[in-house]
Amino acid sequence: MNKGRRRGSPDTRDAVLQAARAQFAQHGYSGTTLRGVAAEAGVDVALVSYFFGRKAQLFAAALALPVSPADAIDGVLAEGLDGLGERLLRRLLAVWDDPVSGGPLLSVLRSAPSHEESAALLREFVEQELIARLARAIDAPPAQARLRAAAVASQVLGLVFSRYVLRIEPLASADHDALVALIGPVLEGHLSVAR
Amino acid sequence: MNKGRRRGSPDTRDAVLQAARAQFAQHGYSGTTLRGVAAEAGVDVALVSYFFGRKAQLFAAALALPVSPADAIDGVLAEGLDGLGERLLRRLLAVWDDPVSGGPLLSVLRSAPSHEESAALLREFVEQELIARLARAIDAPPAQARLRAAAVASQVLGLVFSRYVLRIEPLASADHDALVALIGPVLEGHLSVAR
DNA sequence: AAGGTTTTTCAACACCTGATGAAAAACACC
DNA sequence: GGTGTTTTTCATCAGGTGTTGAAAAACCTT
Repeated sequence: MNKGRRRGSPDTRDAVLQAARAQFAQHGYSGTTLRGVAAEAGVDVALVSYFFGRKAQLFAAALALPVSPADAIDGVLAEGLDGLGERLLRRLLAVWDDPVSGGPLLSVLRSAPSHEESAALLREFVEQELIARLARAIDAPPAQARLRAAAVASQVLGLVFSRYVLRIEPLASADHDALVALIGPVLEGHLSVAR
Repeated sequence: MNKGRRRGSPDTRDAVLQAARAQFAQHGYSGTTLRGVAAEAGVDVALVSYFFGRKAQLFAAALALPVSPADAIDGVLAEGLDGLGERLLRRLLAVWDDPVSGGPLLSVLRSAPSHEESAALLREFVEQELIARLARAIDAPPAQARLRAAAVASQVLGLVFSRYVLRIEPLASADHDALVALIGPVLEGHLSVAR
């Protein structure tokens, strides 16, 4: 078997995928055009449809992450409650500042406000994977724990939105240590039993 | 003088403007279509162009706020530093939960991620009107003050993004008192001299 | 009622979007 | 070299977009 041309030449297919990642991360779902992706990849428009089918499927392919975010959260949680806020923040910054993982994340965040499917994806992740997990680790009555976990989520969303989407200074060019010193204690306060 | 038909019948013109506000707040700039606005207002497409010209001008008209945000910030700042965080938060929630002022604000926030002009608008407002003003009121070296003010801005952005754009629970349906109790102390911590 | 002015609609334009089908080119295997 | 398979392009479609010009309708003033 294995007849025909080399099975799925990964060169151009991967070029299209990389172009799609860049475009979605920069312009969001609705702002990204198949022709724009094809142009950046240096191929014809029909080729992207040939490889990935409909636009929604291309988006899904561009969103594939190397590591599951839920697992990453579990990993950080497994190390205990001491300094959880700071560790969470450091892990977050590392993931978002790495283009490989940051691109897909930025794509969802950029798409969500004007693309309901992306909004639903992000909303369910934050509510069920992030808030629910954090609330379970917080030593407080359930309602209070969920509120505090939601406070952490909103602070985290605000940081990534300001730094990576809006690129607001001085947040956009601050280094990790400065941000951890600035916001780490806030997360720590929400997550710790005190107050 | 005053010849011709009644000078600018405010009825339909206002209906178009209200429809535009609703559409921009719900779908953002790129997601809003002139035909969608016209449909919601119950008029022909050409009428919205007749009244407001190009789409960008309609957007600008829909963004007109009853009160200048900069003045609102100054008003809160003028009351002193005691409890500034809580007062800021209460004023913010009041403005965003009022459809008249919340609509335009939501329009900008929804449009910014995929519409560069909106992003620039929001970025400059946050950097120059919000962060700069707050930093001036914080008792710390300039660089530190700007960082702390930026932390306030990111927390505030995160809250409105989570509550009004993504509608994340339990933030979306929490009442003002609960949110003030939850996040007020965070802002207070950034703004106060301590730490 | 007549004339002038504004509001409203109809129709069309040039352009861009995602999607598809068929033909052409490039390649692997016999 | 011939054959079958895959990759790539060309051409085209139907639908939606912002925008504009001209005609029709509604209105005010005299």
